[in-house]
Amino acid sequence: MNTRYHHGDLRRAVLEQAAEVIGRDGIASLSLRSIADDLGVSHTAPMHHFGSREGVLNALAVEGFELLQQSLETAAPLGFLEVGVAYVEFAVGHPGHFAVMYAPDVLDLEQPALAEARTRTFTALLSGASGRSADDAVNADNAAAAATAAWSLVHGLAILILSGSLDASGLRAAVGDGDVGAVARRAAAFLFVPESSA
Amino acid sequence: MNTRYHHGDLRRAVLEQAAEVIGRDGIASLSLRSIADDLGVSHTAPMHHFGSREGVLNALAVEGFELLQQSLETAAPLGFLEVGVAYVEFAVGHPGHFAVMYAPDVLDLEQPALAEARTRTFTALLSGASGRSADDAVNADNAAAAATAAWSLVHGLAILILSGSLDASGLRAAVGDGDVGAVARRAAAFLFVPESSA
DNA sequence: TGTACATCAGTGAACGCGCGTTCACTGATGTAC
DNA sequence: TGTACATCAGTGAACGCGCGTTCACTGATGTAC
Repeated sequence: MNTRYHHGDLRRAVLEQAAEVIGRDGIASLSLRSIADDLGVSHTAPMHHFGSREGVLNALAVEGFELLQQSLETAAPLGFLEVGVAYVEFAVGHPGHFAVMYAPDVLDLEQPALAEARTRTFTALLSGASGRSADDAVNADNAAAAATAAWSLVHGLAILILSGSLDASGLRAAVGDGDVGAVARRAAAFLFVPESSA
Repeated sequence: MNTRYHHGDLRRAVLEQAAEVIGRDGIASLSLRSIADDLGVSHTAPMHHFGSREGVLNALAVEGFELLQQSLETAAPLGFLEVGVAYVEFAVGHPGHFAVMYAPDVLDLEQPALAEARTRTFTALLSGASGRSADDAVNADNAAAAATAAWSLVHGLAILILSGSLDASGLRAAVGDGDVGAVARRAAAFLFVPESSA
């Protein structure tokens, strides 16, 4: 299982380094050769594990969806709002994974492992939101619109933070000096859901 | 003004082609050489106008911010909700511009023209949202949180549509068969702002 | 415990490619007189 | 109207670079007997 070969666990090391590079410099800056260099390994070693550059990106996306899913499921018992907060915290805490997960240009969505991980995660995310609205006996159509609003809000907030736009606009400072979770909680409070209020 | 040299207006043509390529294949796929090829011009001609690849991306971002600002200002008299709808429609209608505008990795934000265009657009966007809340005599802190929620919602919705995630999740179909504006209107209706209701 | 063999991780040379950028240039347009 | 000159758009050869990928390989680990 954790039998060590020459490096130890090169597969893991490549994924971690790739996530770091992408989080810092963006997907375009990812190069298998520079990652191999960083890890002190020959420049073809990463290919041995992933087959291609796209293979690394796919694997990173799969890992990202699984991590997000776990995070959402852990937050689910705490309620609707905390699932949203967990979403934003995941994105800000794993910027490299998050970038790849929503970059269809660089992924092979035909790949079953990726398609399934993505579907499972979306299902986990939306079961919270639509479950909530179903409790309210609103119709399915309305529940979908509510879920869309909630997902959009947390996704957008994550990206506005990650892209520096919220800081640049002055809003981040204006909304109070809390951490990411606090900002997410305050913003999500403006979602209209019957039994919660402003 | 519209004096024609050899090509006509190569600067414009390059920007349009770049927006199209980026909208289709992503920023990483943008190459000055392939754009020059597409336009039937020597591969160094684009550099003559923009100085570098980054110059093209900066120019595209500036243009994007200006277009978005105009769009938001046109919608402003129609009210808060329609500004949000205009934001989403801009993003979906100009995916190439939108991608570049929120990709700090590839821009030179020190460039005054870009920094100013960005600031002006953010100001135009937020004046609607915070003006609204100010009417309600809520404190500034709360107004900022409301603006953050509104911006996040429309930004997130735009990206979930553009990345194909809304379709993949099934929500796009579940929310009704409307166009982008209709989806945006339905989602934004879940924002809690005192005098509107669900 | 020891030997033979299979499996798998990682190596390193070589490939061809597309890229951004440089540079000196050509040729068309605009302007001064 | 005509000439001389400046300005500017676009050309094309050449550069060096980093890249993903291929390939035959070496060497370490695990397994069968």
